[in-house]
Parts: sequence; structure tokens; C-alpha cells
Amino acid sequence: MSGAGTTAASGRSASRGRIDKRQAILDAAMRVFAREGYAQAGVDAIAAEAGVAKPTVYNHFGDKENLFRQAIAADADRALARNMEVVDQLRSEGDLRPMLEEVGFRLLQCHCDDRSWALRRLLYAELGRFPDLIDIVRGRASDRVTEALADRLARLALAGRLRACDPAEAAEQFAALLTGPMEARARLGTRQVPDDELRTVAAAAVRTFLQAFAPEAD
Amino acid sequence: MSGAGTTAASGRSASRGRIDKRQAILDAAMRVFAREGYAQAGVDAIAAEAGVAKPTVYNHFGDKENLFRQAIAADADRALARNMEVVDQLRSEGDLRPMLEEVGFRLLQCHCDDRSWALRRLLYAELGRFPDLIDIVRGRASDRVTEALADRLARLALAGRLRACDPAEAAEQFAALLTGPMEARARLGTRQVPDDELRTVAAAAVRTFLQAFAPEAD
Amino acid sequence: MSGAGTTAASGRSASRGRIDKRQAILDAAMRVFAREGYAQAGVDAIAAEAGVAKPTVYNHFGDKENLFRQAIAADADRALARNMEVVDQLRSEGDLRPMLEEVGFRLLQCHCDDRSWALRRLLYAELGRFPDLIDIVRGRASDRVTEALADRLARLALAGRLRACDPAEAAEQFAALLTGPMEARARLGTRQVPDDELRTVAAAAVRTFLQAFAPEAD
Amino acid sequence: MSGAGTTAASGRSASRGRIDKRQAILDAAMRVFAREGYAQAGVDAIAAEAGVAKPTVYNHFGDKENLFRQAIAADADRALARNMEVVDQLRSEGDLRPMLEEVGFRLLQCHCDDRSWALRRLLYAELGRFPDLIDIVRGRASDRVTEALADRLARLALAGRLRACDPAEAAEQFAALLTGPMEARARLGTRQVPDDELRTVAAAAVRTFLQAFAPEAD
DNA sequence: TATGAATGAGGCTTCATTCAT
DNA sequence: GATGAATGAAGCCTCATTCAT
Repeated sequence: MSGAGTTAASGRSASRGRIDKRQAILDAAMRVFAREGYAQAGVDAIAAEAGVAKPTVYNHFGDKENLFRQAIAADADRALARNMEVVDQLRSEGDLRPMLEEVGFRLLQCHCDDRSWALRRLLYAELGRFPDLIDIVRGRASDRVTEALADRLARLALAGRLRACDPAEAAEQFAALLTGPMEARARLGTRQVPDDELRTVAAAAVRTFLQAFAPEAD
Repeated sequence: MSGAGTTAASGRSASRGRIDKRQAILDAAMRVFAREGYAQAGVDAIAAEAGVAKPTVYNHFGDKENLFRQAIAADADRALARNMEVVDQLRSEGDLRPMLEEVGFRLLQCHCDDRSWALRRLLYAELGRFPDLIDIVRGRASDRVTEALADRLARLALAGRLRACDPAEAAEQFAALLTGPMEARARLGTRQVPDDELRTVAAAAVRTFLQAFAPEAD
Repeated sequence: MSGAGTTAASGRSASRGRIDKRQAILDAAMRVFAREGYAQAGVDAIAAEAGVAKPTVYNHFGDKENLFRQAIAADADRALARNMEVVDQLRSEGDLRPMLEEVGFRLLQCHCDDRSWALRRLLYAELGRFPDLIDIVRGRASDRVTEALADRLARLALAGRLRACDPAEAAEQFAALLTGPMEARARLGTRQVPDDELRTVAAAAVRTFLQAFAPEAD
Repeated sequence: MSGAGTTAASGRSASRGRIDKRQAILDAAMRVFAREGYAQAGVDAIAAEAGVAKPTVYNHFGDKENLFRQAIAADADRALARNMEVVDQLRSEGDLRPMLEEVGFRLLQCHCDDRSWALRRLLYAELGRFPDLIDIVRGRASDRVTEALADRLARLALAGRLRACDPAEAAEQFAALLTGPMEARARLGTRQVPDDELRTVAAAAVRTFLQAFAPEAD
């Protein structure tokens, strides 16, 4: 995905592509920040991993703080897009349970993606130093996903597929039933959870969710 | 709070002062680590906040890494104790719903305590550098709580107050319904959630939980 | 002031723009060097203040050292011209005392000009790194002025308006009586000395000078 | 002078004297600053020249700015002391002219001392960045000397050895006649002026001074 | 045991200077 | 000829850690 531009737009020389340095730096930064944490990550390491000289990083981003913010924002955008794509598959027609299980499973895949864990870890870690990160990320990711989920659940309720309920609360609880167990199971992102297990968790979440939110005259 | 003991209990001997000093360093360390993060926290700052000289810290704890681990472990113990005390109030007799709501509310209070958020934030932040922290903390805190909760839910099921179910799964989902929503609501610990809201979340969690896990012939 | 020429005189051709740009860089350089000192002055800042791109500066002047020398030399020329114009007003006819006072006053005005102080400050500052600056500036400014002054004093002595004396020594002491007190009074150029005070100093210098150098049969 | 303490107070070990690091750093700092200028002087170089590690410099002085100020202040103190000692030799009894010539000569020696030129050069150079240096130095050096000189001239006038005059102005002009010529002759401190020449300048200064300020009925 | 002073290593940032357009 | 982007070198400062008392 990130390599796409690097490969395509290389107009002339292969020796020193002038092309995508900015993106390369952002990618490298996210990798290094995720690996080392903000304070421990060296700008040298980022520059090296991006294949540029250190001052180039500063030419593009000014200082380490701004580089961090931009890298976080970029990854939050990416995560939001992936989540939204999944939520979009939640339609009002079709078998409800398997659809919920599929959406739940895919949401868990997003949630347990390495980069998602890294993003969350950095967020937790650096909130003290960068309080505005919350707004940067929440404006772009988790909240928006929960809201979109609420929208779809509302339509399901209107269609009589769920019982009348507060869609925001339903979405909040559906999300909680999905992701809540993962913190322990993934050991905060240090363990790769296999898809089987994700499906199991999703199925359990959907089971509880439907027992609480299915239409009464089921 | 920590100063009180330092002043009062130093009545006996010098050995008491030793312990006090050690505890003062641990407390100061946790405060500074929570405030600044591991990498940014200076041993100078910790020593200053503890009211001792820097080499004293090294005499007691060897190096910064070990100090960090000890401080984390101490706080994890404290958190475990508080949580256990709450879970212990989940008995098999009495009105189920209000009891669950009360326990849920108290668990949320623990979960949303400043020091709990700080602990989680440090955990997330430093997992890369200290992978063993997971075991230190999980062996002492969250998992043990969920297990204890599962024990109590099992007894409730045996007593016919819940329907037959996998108690581990029930506990996992009860915990998820409680704490899952808090990440967003507390803005990762940067917002102080009022007790009203905690009670609301607890009530909603219990409602969904009971709809899924109450005995069928309700 | 520098922008005026840029806008107006660019009527003719492109060759004029070349010269304007060169002069604009020199002016900007002197301003920035005076404000920040040689080492601290950034070529970026000079280029920005001149309204050109950084490489343009290098195209014109090769490197920072040369730019510095050229800027210093240009300002030394300017200062020399102003001083010479004043000394030129020292004629052999007319009332001696008021004429000396007027010339002294005007020399002090030159000496206390902001740009003169800046030039001296830079000279003092960078002598270690640029020993040849002394020759650049002394060949263009202060020594030449003292010599011209000596010439005029010699003619005054020949005309019997001063007693026989070594004109070089007389000029040296006249200059000393004028400028010596200014270092303290102007606080090395950081205080703007009002004209009144300059006239007072000039009058005192002339008084002492004449008591020492007036013809004996006064 | 600076070596005195270093040699004497070395209580125990010769390997790593704990004695005079602070003074050694100040001395080294002044040497390096004088040689390179403030901006160009590296703290590394200062530490190396002082024979200590870089952080030791920071432990003692906090940052480069403060180190600079302290070094300047120390040298200004030293210069003041030397000048005062000379002025103190200006008594009201004895032959006036030779005494003035001797004092003038010694003042010129102070003025033309390497460290004095270095101090003045740094002062001129860094006034822009450190405006308070003026007060630090003027409160300690040149002004105080001129005032002390004025005091002595006033006593000479009272004793009838000089004619009635404003002693401040007389001191100002005496100092001007002495030091004014040196700027050109010493090429701003880059040329070592031999004592003969200093005596010549002093004699000329005294000659002019006495012609202006000797009692009228001489 | 507790401390003041010292250190070696390393990080962020800036700058003069040069390609390639 | 003028520019935007890139770089190698270097500087200030901080920190975890250790002596010597």
C-alpha cells in the first residue's frame, strides 16, 4: 500500500528517487515509534529506516513532535478506513446472525492488526505528553466507527430485525463485547490471536448481543 | 499521605526508616513514571520527589529498570487487592440485579481510578521494552479478577440464579460490558468520569448481561 | 530603502536586476550580521531578508566568509565617505573654535551612527577568525580619516592657526578626545546619545585640544 | 595566579583532583571564548581545555550562557583590581608630571593586556545577545576606574597641583588621551604594543593633559 | 548507608553547502 | 541564473550510572 507510490511514480533515476521521501519517512517513523516508543525512538533510526538523511526529516516535519503527530494521524486514517469498510457491510437484509458474526470477526481483525495495537499502545503511552492526540485519533477512528455502527443498528431496529433500543448503547455494547475480551487474549497486542479464536469471540459476542437485542417475539 | 507515615511511625528504630525510605522511593517512582513515562522520567526527579539523593535510589534498586518493575508490581498488587475486595461482595444470596449493579459500579470505580489508568498507560507504553511486565501485572491483577469473577458467577449458576453457562465466558463478557465503554468515555483516562455515569454504564451492562444470562424460566 | 531601487530602477534591463540583487544581498547580510553576529547569522536568514533563495547567495558570493568580508568592506566604504566629507569641511580660514566644534560634532555623529557601532562590533567580534578584516577596514576607514585630519591640522599649523606640532599626534589626540568618551557614554553603542551630548563632548574636546595646540601667543 | 589554588589545596590524590574544577573551568572558558568567540566556542573545547568532562561544566554552570557570564564577570573583576591598584598610586605629593606619566603608562599596560583586549572584544561582540553584560562589566571595571581617577584628580586640584576643573571631565579626557590612540596602534588588540610605545603615548597624553589642566600660574 | 561530584554515551536540532531542475 | 530538496558535520544539553567520602 505504501510502496505503491514509491514504485510507480519513480520518474527517472533509480539511484536517488526524489519521489516519496515524505511518505517513506512517515512509514518509517510509525514503525520505529511503534517499536521503541516515542521518547526512545531516535530520529537517527527513523531517518535510517526511511533511507534519508536526518536533516531531511527535519526539513519535512520540523521536529520530532510534529513528525509523531503526523505519523499517528496517518495511521489513524488508515485504521478508520479499514473499519468503516467493514461496518459498511452491515446491511438490513440477509441472515442477521451470520452477518453480525462476519462483521464482528472482521472488526476484530482490524482491532487485532499489528498496526492497530501499535497505534493504541502509542496513544496510551503518550497521552501525557500529547493530550491533543486523543482528538486527533478519536476524531478519526474509534468513535467514528462506533457511530457508524450505531447508524446501521438503528436501521436494523427500524427494519424490525432488532428490538427497539438506543442504538448508541447497542453499538457501544456490541463493540465492548467484541473488543473487551481481546485485551487479555492478545496480551495487549503481544500475542497474535489466530482467526479461529477471533471467530469464537465474535460468535460469543453476537450470541449475547442477540439475546439482549433481538426482537422479543423471536 | 506517604509523608504521614514517615513522620509518625519513625518512632521505633532506624530499621523502620529504611523501609520508609524504600517505600517513599517506590511511591515517588510510580508518580513520576505515571506523569512522564518510563523513558522520560529522570532518576533525579524520582529521587527529588522521594526526598533522597540519587545514589540512594541506586543503592536500593540497582537500576532504573528494576525500580520500574518494582513500582509497577507494587501498584498492581494494590489494584488487585481493591478489585478482589469488590468481587468478594458478589454473594449467592440477595437480590441479583442490584447486587450486580453495585459490584459493577465498584469495579468501574477501581477501573477508572487515576492510578489504574496510569498503570494501564505505563503497561501499554512499555510493553515493547519490558515484555515481562505483562506477566507481572496479569499474574497480579486483571486476569485474577476475571477468574475470581468467574468463580462467583459459577456459584450463582449452581444456585440457579443464572442459567447454565460457561462461567469464564460469562465473566469475560460481564467485564467487557463494564470496562469496554470506559475507554471512550474516559478518553483513555484523561477525563474524570462522574459516579452517575459509572452507575449508568454498570446498569446497562447488567441489563444486557442478565438478558443473556438470567435463567430461562424468568 | 533597498526595495525602492528594486522597484523603480528595474525599468531598463535584466542586468540591472542582477546588480540590484547583489546589493540587496549585501544589505541584508550586513543587517543580519550586525543583528546576530557572524557565527549566529544564518545564510537562510540573510537570503530570506534579501528576498532570494539560499543558493542565489552562494552563486553570488561563494561562501559565507566571503559574503561577510564583502559586506564589511561595503559598509566600511560608506563610513569612510561620510567621515571624509566631514573632515573636508575643516578649512584654514574662518573662526577656528566653532569650526573645530562643528567638525568634531559631525565626526561624533558618524562615530555614533548605528551602522558604525555595528561595524565596530563586528570587527571586534570576528578579528580572531578574520585577521585580514583589520586591513580591509583600516585601509578604508578610521586610519584614513585620522590621516586626512592630520593633513588639515598641518595646514592649520602652517597658517599659524595652531602652534607648530606633529600633526599626526595632534590628529590622534583630537580624535581620542572626541571618540574616547563615547564608548562609556554610548554604552558601547547600545544607547543612542542625543545630539546635545555630542555637542557637549565635542566642545570639551576642542577646549582641551586648543589649550594644548593653540598658538602660544594667544 | 589561577594555578595557585590548584597547586596548594590538592589535599590527597594527584590523580583526579577534586579541588578547583570550578575555577579551572572558568579559566578555560575565558581562554576559549577569547580565542573563538561565544558562538563558535564549543563547550567540548572548554571542557577539554579545563581537563574535565562535558557534563561537569553543566553541573557547575547550568548552561553556556551562564558560563559565559560568569567567566566575563571573573575577568572583569581581575581587570578592575589591576586598574585600581594603579590609580591608587596617584598621590597628591611628589613631582606631578612623572607621576602622571608612570600612572598613565601602567594604565596603558593594563589596557593593552591580552586578557583586557579579549574582554573588550567579547563585550563588543556579544552585546547583542547579552545586553546585561554591559552592566556586569561596567559596574566592575572601566567606569569604576574612571571614577577613581576622577577622585584623585579632584584631590590634586584641591591641592593646587591642577587648576580648578570638573574632575569627571578631566578624568574622562585623561583616559581618552591614553586609551584612544591604542585602538589604532594595537590594531584592536592583535598587535602587541611594546612598552616604549606605551611610554611615548603616555607622555604625549600627559603633555596635552597638563597643558590643558595645569594651574594657570605655572 | 547516604551523598555530592563526575562521567561516557547519546539525542535533538541546526547549519553551511551542494545537486538536479 | 535561480531554486527546492537533500546532506554531513557538529553543537548543546541530558541522563543513567559510578566514585570517593
